Amino acid sequence: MEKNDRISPAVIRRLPKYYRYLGELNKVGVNKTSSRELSDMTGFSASQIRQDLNNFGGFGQQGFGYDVGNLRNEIGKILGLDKKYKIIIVGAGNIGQAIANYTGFYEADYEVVALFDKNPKLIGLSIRNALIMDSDDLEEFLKKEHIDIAVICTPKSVSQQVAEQLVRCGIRAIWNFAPKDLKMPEDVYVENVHLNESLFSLTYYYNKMKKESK
Amino acid sequence: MEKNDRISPAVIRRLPKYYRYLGELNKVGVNKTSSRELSDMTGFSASQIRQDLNNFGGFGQQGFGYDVGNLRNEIGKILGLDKKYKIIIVGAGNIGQAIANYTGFYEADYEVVALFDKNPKLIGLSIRNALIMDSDDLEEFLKKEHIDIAVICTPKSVSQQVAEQLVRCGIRAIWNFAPKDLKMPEDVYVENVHLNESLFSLTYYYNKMKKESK
DNA sequence: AAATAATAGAGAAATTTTTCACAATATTTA
DNA sequence: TAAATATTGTGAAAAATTTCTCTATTATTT
Repeated sequence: MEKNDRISPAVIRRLPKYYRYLGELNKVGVNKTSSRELSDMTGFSASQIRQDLNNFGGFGQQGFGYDVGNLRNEIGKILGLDKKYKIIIVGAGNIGQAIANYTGFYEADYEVVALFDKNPKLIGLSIRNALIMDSDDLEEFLKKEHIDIAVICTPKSVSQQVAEQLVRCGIRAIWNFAPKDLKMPEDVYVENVHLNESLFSLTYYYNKMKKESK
Repeated sequence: MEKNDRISPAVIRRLPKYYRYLGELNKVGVNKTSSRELSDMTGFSASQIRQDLNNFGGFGQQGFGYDVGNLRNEIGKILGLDKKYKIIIVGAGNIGQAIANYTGFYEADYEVVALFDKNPKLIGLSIRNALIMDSDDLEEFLKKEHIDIAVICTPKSVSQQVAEQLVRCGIRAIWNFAPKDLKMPEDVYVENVHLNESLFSLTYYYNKMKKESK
């Protein structure tokens, strides 16, 4: 599908945004759009949007624009949103539970299959059809079930060790919420959500703005 | 403090990571480091680290390296972590509660002062000393209390309207967890945590890896 | 004390990313 | 039907970011 094997991460980060806005257009019955219109919605430049899309081939028509449904589909295929994914969450504390309850993934076919925790008070409870299981049963579980994505919501002190266990059991995609960088083999992809780093950046810009407005 | 007024966002995003690793070195009693060592820890190139730090002035000593405690302090000052910040959370659902309970901010002085929600079952409860209050009392609350940062954890359907209300009441920094881009005046800084976009990117790289390993 | 090794700082080069500019093509209007 | 308008795709230019290279400086070793 790709024209080019190596697509810049910056491009990949923008695709989900295009996908979301195309979904919104779709919902309100708009079935034609343009890089100009997408630019107004997303804040990215029209030229950048065209360049981004052209990494994957020409989805538009010169002189006309883009078909909303088609373009959304194509971006979905590029991202892999046309497939199903099974997820487990390791660490059923606040963040783990919040992820399990999160409904913002509805646009695609992700299923949280189970959560794992050491806390006996949590084991046995269910969140939206997903059972919270004993962490000790994690390896056995992974031997039986094919899981695509593991979410790490444990304390940072055990995150590395949990990640290694997951990788030993065949996991190749990790969504890491622990505020620590995981040292992983090359064939494991880790997507970090480092909330403290996000808050620290926010803090920088908040202070910068305050200084400038004085 | 800054040599240069306009620092690239990419640099700012790396600073929290330097700060975290310097904290770790500090904790284990290491008080001297080098761009080389920081490179090994963070994965950024030594040269990039030196360039980054030089945006703000020379914190190291040629031939010697960097003083861990001093450098950490300086980065902390750049980010503004030497000050106190009061936070409110709007939307006390799963994510709002998770943020209120999150202890990963311990490195700095953030205080969650209150949460706001419409749900009568939640109003009156407390999370770590922060009371969940009625959303209807938000404006009055903000008139009385000085709040630095507002966290939006509402459904996306009301996120824009909530943001506008916050801005009317003087809020200038928003940490947005709703999967929607907020249209805000220039003097309001919005830091987005778009979990679905993060998961979609992860999905792309997961599929890419699978293809390549075949 | 001199030589060696390690390291930051900084300008320059290389690379990457974004924007520009325009030809090609489709639609709409006169 | 012809002219005007809108829009993509794309190569080139511009801008931004990262890496390279070297000098100056410090600490360590001989």
